[in-house]
Amino acid sequence: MTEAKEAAPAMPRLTGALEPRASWPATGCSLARAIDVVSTRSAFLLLREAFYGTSRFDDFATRAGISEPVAAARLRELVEAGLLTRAEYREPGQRARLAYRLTEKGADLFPALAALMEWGDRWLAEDGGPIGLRHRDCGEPVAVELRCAAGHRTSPGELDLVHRRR
Amino acid sequence: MTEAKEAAPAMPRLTGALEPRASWPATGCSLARAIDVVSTRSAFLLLREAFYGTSRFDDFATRAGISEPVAAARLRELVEAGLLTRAEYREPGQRARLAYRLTEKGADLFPALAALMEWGDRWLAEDGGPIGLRHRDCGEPVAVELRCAAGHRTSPGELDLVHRRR
DNA sequence: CCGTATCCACAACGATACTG
DNA sequence: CAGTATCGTTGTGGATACGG
Repeated sequence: MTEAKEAAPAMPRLTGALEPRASWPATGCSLARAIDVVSTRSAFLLLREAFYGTSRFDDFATRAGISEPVAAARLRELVEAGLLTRAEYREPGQRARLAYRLTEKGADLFPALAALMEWGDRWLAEDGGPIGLRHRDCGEPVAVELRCAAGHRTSPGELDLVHRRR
Repeated sequence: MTEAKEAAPAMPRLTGALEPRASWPATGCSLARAIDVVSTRSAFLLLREAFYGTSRFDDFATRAGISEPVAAARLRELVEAGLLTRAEYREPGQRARLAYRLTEKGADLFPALAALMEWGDRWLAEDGGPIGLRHRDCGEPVAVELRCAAGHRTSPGELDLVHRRR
């Protein structure tokens, strides 16, 4: 575990191409919108489980460590938001089962969760964290990176924020 | 804006090297720990402002669009958690001012916020979102990627989850 | 197995007013 | 400018019990 530094030695900061701007209406910010969809701890935990391959209601509640009512409410919201689908799932000779699966929209959230997990591994875990990601083809560990379209790896300090016009 | 698909066409899923495992104690999961630090909407919004370069209390409250009491509470927690520092900041001939600055720990959260923003741009914005990231050196747009140590770009479906042993 | 119903506790937040 | 104090509302979530 790395201790929090009281005084930052290096301080990456974004130098903006943004005007001295007054305020960010929350409605226009994609980060705010994203947070409105997955605002709660339980939503994050359920999505984590979905990525781990969990598909049944009971498993979601048990493995995420949340109560059934909360699991039910959150799963419904995630389905309504289009991150999960409820599919009925009948094997021959078996009764029907329900399976919650990630949609493309939900699956696309993976880099964000991976980035959060990586940060937790680095700053909050004593031992680097319990779970690692590996590239199946080559066995190498996988990390989240910021890259520009030209392929350069970038740090926050090398970035400009720009307003998009259309 | 891309509409949520009811039935997922392609479904990236992590195939685990994890045993059929019973449950994830929330205490050991780095994602859960990370969420416990930045659980709330206001914390995310304040961090966004910090990355945008905001440093003064009033600006944080106004630009994040949250009330002063909430801003005060959240800023205090973020300082306690080691993501921000309160530095006193005196220019010659001026009275002292306070400045909240990101620590290294806080700055390291940037990829996670960028990933969330990118997801919001893709799935929740009509027009690709209001803010873009550019590499200052080459002007190319910047995106979050999952890469293995060998340099391969990977998708969630190509990943294995592994338990770390030490 | 897959939830819902009910109740309660507490956290998060906005609004307003006030202080150094 | 940089907060604190207080109040009321809503959201989040655990516990328990119950139904398809």
